[in-house]
Amino acid sequence: MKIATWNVNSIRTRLEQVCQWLQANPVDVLCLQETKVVDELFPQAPLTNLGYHVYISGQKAYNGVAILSREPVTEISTGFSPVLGDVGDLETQKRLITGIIGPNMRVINVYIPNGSAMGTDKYHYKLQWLETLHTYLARLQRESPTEMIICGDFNIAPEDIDIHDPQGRETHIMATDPEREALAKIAALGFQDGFRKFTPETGHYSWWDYRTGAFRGNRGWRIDHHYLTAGLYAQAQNCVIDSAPRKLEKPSDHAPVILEIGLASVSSA
Amino acid sequence: MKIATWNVNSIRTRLEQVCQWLQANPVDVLCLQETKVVDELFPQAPLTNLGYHVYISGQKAYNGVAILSREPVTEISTGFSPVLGDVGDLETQKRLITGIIGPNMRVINVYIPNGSAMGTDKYHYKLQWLETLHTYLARLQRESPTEMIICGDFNIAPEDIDIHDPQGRETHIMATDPEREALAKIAALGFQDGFRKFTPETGHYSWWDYRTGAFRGNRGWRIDHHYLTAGLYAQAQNCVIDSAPRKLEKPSDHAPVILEIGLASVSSA
DNA sequence: GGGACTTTGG
DNA sequence: CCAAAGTCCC
Repeated sequence: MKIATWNVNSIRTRLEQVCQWLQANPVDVLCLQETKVVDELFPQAPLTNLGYHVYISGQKAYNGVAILSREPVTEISTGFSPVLGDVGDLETQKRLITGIIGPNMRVINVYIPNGSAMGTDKYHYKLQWLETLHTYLARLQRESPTEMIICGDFNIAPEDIDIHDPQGRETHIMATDPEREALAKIAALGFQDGFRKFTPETGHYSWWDYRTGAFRGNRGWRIDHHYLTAGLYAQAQNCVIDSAPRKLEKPSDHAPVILEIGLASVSSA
Repeated sequence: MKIATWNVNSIRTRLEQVCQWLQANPVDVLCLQETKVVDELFPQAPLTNLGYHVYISGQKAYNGVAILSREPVTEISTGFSPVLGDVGDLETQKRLITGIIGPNMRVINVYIPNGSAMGTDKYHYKLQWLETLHTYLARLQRESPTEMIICGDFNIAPEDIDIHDPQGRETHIMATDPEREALAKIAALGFQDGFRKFTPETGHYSWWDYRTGAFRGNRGWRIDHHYLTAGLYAQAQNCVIDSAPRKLEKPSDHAPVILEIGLASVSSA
C-alpha cells in the first residue's frame, strides 16, 4: 500500500492540483498539511468522489491537517488531548490527526510548527510541541502497541544532506541542534526515516522556498517525512518525492512524498 | 475602423483576457478603464507585441485609463488641466486620456466617477467631474474643432431602457436625474449615443454586478458608451456589446463595446 | 463578488 | 514568493 504526505498550502487553492494528482497517483492514504480552512468549509465532495474517506481537523487561515483514505479509518482523533489530557495552548493550533488503518497500523499526520527563528517565542513553541509529541507517542506505544507511521511536514531537516546548502545551518530554523535533537529523541522511541532506507545521497528535497527561484536551482530542504516503527520499516518497499506538482502554475511550496509498504492492501495486512 | 471601450477592472489581472480578446477582435482602438496600476507597472509589452501603441495614465489601486491603437496617436494628453489649467483635486484621480487619431478625430477616453450613493461626497464629486468635463469639451470644441468620440465607463445609464429594472432608479446611483441631466448637458454640445443609432430596444447591457448572479439573469446596466459628434455619428456603421468575456472565469464586471465607423482606415479618413 | 491594499505567517 | 484576513471601492 502507498501512503503519501503533502503540505498543500491551502486545500481550497490547491484542490484541483490535489484531485489531479490523486487520479495520476491513486495512493491508499494521503496526509495533508496546511489545509488552512475550518472544517465546515473543507471541500470534501471532490475527494469523496475520487473514492476517499476524508478526516479533517482545520482552523481558519493557518495550519490544519487531513487524512484521505481509500479504506475507512477507525479511532480517528485529533490533537494531543485525547491521550494526554489538557495541554493548554498546544491544542488551539490544528496540527495532528491520527487513526487506525487496517487491523494494526496507526497513521499519525503531523504539521510540526515552523518555529520562525531561533530564540523567538515560536521557536520555543516548536520545541515544546516536539517534546509533547514525544510524550504523546510514548504514551500511545505503552497503552496500545501497534505499528505506527508518523508522516507530515516536520519542518526539520534531520541531517546536513537534507539541505542544499548546510552552511550556517546551526542557527537556521529547521536545522538547529535543538530541533534535530528533539526529532532524534522521538526517533529513539523506535521510528526510522522511511526515505533514507532507499536513498543515502543528498540532493533530494521536499520543500523549496517560493522566493529567489529556489526550485529552479534545486535549492531545497527535505522536511516532509515518514517515520516508521520497525515492523513497517522492514516492509517498506520504496519512498519517493514527486516534484512534478512543484513545477505547475501556482504550486504548493512542498512536493508530495510517497512511501510504499509491502502489503497488498490494508485489509490483507 | 473599429473603436472599442472596456472597463477591465485591473489590467494586470485581466491581461490574458485582453490579449486574447484583441486577437479575436483586432479593433483599431481599444480604450481601457480601471487599469488600477501605476504607469511603471503597466504591462505594455504583451500589447505592443500584438501591434498596438500604448498610451497610459494610471495610479495605484484605483482608476487608471489607457488607449491602445494600431496607428500612432498624436497630441496625447491626460486629465483636464492641459485644457483648463488648475482643476485642484479633480486631477489626482486618473480618469481621462485623449489624443488625435488620423487627421481629424479626437478620441477621449473617460472613466467617470461611480458616485457611490446620492448625497455622499463621492456623488458630489461625480457631478463636479461631469460639469468639468462639459467645460473641458466646450473649450476643446472652441479651440480646435475636430470630430470627437468620447468613450468609456460613464457610470450613467442614460435612459430607463438602459437598466434591467428601472424601479427606484431616481435614487439609485448611475440613474438619478442630476447624473442624467449632467450627461444630457454634455450631449447637448453635439454628441450622440452611438449604440442607440442601431438598437432602440431594452435588454442590452454592458455591466453586471458580480453579486447575486446578475449576469446569469441578465440583470445589467448599460453604462459604457460611445458619444459621437455629428460627422462621426453619421458614419457609424454599427455598435455592439460583446458579452462573451463576461462569461469567462474571473471576468471583468464590464463587457467591451465596439463601435464601427465607415472609414476604411484611419489614414484614409 | 472581485480586486488591490496591508498585515501576518510561512 | 505565496496565502489568508481585514479594509476600501465599485
